[in-house]
Amino acid sequence: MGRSPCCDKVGLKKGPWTPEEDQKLLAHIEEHGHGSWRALPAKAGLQRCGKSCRLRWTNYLRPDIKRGKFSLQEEQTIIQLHALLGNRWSAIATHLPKRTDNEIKNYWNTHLKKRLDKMGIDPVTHKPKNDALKLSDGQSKNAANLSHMAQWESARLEAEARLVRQSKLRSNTFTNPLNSPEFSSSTSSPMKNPVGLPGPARCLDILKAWNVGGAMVGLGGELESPTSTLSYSENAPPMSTAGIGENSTAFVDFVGNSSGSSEAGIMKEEGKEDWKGFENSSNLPEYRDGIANSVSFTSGIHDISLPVENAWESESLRVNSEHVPSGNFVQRFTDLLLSTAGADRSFSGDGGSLSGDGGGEWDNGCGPSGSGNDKNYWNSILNLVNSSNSDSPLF
DNA sequence: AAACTCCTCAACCGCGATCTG
DNA sequence: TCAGATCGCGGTTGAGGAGTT
Repeated sequence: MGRSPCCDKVGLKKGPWTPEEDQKLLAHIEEHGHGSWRALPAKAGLQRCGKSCRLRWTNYLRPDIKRGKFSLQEEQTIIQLHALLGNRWSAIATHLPKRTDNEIKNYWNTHLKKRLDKMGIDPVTHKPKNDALKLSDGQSKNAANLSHMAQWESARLEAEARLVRQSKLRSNTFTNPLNSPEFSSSTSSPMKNPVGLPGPARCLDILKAWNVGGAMVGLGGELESPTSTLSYSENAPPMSTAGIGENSTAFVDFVGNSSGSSEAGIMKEEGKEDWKGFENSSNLPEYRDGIANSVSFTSGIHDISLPVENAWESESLRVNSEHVPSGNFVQRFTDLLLSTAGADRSFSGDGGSLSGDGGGEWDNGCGPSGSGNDKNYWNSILNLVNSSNSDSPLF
């Protein structure tokens, strides 16, 4: 697989773009779409390589880019998603509408990373730097669990991406034509999805699953060996990806919703419509009972229109509900992860005590009291986890 | 006001994945 | 099946602005 020469052709300009170049690129894309990036510069009359044009468009010229300061909520989202996904900026960007991966990456590197660092949190692992000193208490275990969750989610995402690619190959007739490469290129959809990802990256799927009422219970006790059953469809072969098991006991049918969105690639509101329902719902009690160990996703072939909240509330799903953490861990964890900007989660470096001795009080600014502006995100999680220890099978 | 340092972020680079003939 | 072409991603760089001495 040889690499193609890109910018090493002589005569091609590098460096900052001029307004004239921007104008040419914009005008061309607006009129013709970007089509082949490789061919674009010549067509547009630009002395640039296609790669440079693509970068300029995706990171700067796209009309739907939001520029300027990141909001508190955006910061929170970045940190949370980074904890889950690591440096997968494109995946993170799909959950931050109108922000580019490059911008998020820059913001992380120049602001958030330093902030976490100042707080004594390792920005890579999102664990307290002095974690080693706390091996004896519950925090390290909790942190490890969260880390496992992140690893599990990461593996799941990768498997899911593969799955979706396979799905796309075999189910073109089921997918919205907006998702076709032709459409993507001809409309130069500014935030079109990466090929093969028919919806917004679903790295929050697990959060949704938790949020809808107890999927974590299904994960309960399994975090140490997360095995996602990324179920595909009735005829689909089992995924070969590590971590994908065969015991698909329940399907959360995640329809490739962005294909119908007018803003392909932009995260839809984390709405219930993302969840079309469940398949094999008869298995869900078993699932909730902790036997099943994952949430499974399909790729949009199924369209079981049972609203997820109803699904969870259905009689069958209430079976064995005694296993649901009475402390409402799920809700609070999700509140933390998806909390709105009302909470003042200050990251100012001076308040970052990680003692974690708050007695499980949810006083970090995200919870009911909402006043703890001297707490930090990680402490919030740890407090949450601590407070959930007693009643959750998770930890 | 000049020199220096720090910070930001647009842009580049290189690689892996995917597409295509 | 293979190899070249293309794309997208993540890491890194460096110009220029801001802040400090």
